[in-house]
Amino acid sequence: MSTATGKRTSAAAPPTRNTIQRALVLEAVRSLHNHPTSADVYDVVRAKHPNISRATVYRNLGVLANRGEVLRVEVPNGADRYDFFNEPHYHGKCRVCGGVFDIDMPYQENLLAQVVDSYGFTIEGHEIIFDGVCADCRAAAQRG
Amino acid sequence: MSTATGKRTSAAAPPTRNTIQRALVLEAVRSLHNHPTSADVYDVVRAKHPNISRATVYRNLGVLANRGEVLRVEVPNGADRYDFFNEPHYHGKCRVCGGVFDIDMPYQENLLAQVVDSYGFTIEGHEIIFDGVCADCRAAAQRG
DNA sequence: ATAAATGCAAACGTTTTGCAGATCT
DNA sequence: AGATCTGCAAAACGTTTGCATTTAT
Repeated sequence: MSTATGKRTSAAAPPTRNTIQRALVLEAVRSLHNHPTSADVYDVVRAKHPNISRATVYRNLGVLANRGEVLRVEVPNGADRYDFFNEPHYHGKCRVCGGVFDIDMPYQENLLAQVVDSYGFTIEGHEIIFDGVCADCRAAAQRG
Repeated sequence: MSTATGKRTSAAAPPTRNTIQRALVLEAVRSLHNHPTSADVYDVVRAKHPNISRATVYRNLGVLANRGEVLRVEVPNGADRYDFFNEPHYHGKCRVCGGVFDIDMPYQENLLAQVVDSYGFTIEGHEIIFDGVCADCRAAAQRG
């Protein structure tokens, strides 16, 4: 929010620049439709821009996530995943291969209403991660 | 499952021993009611048994979690937390201090029924992590 | 006696950070 | 010009693992 004078009131976000690296990171996330990790993104970007560093990829994934241009999926016991943002949705994590998969389920707006006591914790959002086995790993297990 | 000869058929879990270290780790988790990390447990155990190593704490937290004697709470972007197991329940993670807190809400048995499509992913369980601010950090922010 | 468990140290995977230099605006 | 951004290397963080030794059974 800005004041009448145009000055920022607090926590002013610095202006951002358009660098090739940033563009390539965004392009990579958009091209990868399998919840890529930062390492996946790094690999794709490096194909076009071999000198990019991991730090730059991490930093850009961070600013893109803050801007809302990509969605960061924080996975318990695993690398963060990224997704080109559509709508809030849920994910499953395969206990065999560690892969992350979309779970199509309506956004649970009524969850908060079911909270009995949060002990002073102010709830601002939620994440649901399903535990299970992905199609490929299930098939592999079937084969023995 | 065992055969008539007493041999294990598959994936035999090895017999476990009762070591002081294991007992101390369990005792520590039971004494700490604030979702301790492995580091917290390590600190408590080391007070009584200074020579214990971090590796032993990790290994014992692992076997105790597998046995169901403690509950492991896997937190996105943070160290695992442990809890003396009561019932499946949910947690909030403070976006300010990173602390983990219980959220009292009935177990959502009907979640699965709301899944529209899991794209071949076999769901075996779920975890809900609320995002928000804990009471202490909220109070601190209020004070400015 | 034997297999499990320990302690140590080193390695691991992921992410962050300090800093000098390059680059966008 | 000036701040942002980059690349590099190092460090931070949480956790796992190899190995020789100890210990419970």
